[in-house]
Amino acid sequence: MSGESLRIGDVAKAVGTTPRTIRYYEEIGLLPEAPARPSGRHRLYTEAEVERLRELMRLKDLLGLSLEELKTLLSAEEARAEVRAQLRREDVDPQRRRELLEEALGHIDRQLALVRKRAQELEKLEHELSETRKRARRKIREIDARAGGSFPPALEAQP
Amino acid sequence: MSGESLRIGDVAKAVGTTPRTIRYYEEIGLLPEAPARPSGRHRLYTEAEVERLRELMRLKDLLGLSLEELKTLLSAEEARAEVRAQLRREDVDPQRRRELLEEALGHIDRQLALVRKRAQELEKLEHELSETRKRARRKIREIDARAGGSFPPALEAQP
DNA sequence: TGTGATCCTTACGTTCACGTCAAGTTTCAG
DNA sequence: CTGAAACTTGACGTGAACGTAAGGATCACA
Repeated sequence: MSGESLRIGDVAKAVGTTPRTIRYYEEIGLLPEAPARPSGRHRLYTEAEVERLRELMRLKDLLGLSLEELKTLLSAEEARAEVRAQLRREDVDPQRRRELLEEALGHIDRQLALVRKRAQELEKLEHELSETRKRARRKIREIDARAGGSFPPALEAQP
Repeated sequence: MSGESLRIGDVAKAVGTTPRTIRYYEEIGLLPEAPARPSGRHRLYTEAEVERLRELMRLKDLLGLSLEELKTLLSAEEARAEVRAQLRREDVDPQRRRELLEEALGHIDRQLALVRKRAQELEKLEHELSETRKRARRKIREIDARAGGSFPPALEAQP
């Protein structure tokens, strides 16, 4: 009874998109179709699904992935969801539990690898930009020194 | 005479794209059209232009910008290019030099802001992922402890 | 001076990621 | 039990970012 009936419009508002987009993601198999929804009835979502959608769009945006790439990366997530479900049941054979966890770990590692690569590229870019910035500021100071305080020093942001 | 005649195909290969894309970028005003090229003649590029194109595609990719957004962000770059040109001439009035440098600084700062925002978002994502990873590994170790060395510990990457 | 590779312009085609409209159905507040 | 609001499927439309094909011109080199 706690947060079980979000409609597609609510979900869209919550994650900052449109119903059409959500339906489209379902259409291409990026989001699972709620299994027992008789055709024609309204889609209903849980808070967990909203969270998943948020995560998904975040990955898409930050990693610059196409929906197709995202899909392959998230066959991973599907498995992790299954893991979480299994793990909530206490009565699962430890060996099986371990397998599921190992699998999940592999998926997390794949995502981490992508994220770290991107993060490094961005940091490199940031570094280069702030080096360029330093050079520009140095030249400005040189001019100011030579001209003897005739112009106002207007600094803007710290490197 | 040093590196003044790269043709569009060479440039495309150098930056990992196609001639069509380069022409398209020129068409929408993202790349400047070589001013004195009689229609019909081959486009010729310098190494500097190759570098600029690389930088441009890097920004597009890493920041996830549309070509239109990139264009506005790069009205900046155009100015910086003018700055560099002016700065190579020694005979420019220091006041004017200063103005140009201040302007360039502003543009750099705008790019830096975007880059830093993205970098932070990515770092946050990285952090969250590695936390999730830690939890998974902890659970695996718990199982292993309880089961007494019956399964092989297969670690993959360090957090 | 040919000649093959590359390039030119023009124009239409394509893919992705949705937007938009229509006609009907479901849901929920009153 | 209404009725308006939100939803359903289906279909066609759209903008961005190129791809592709045609018909001809230009270039580097022998």
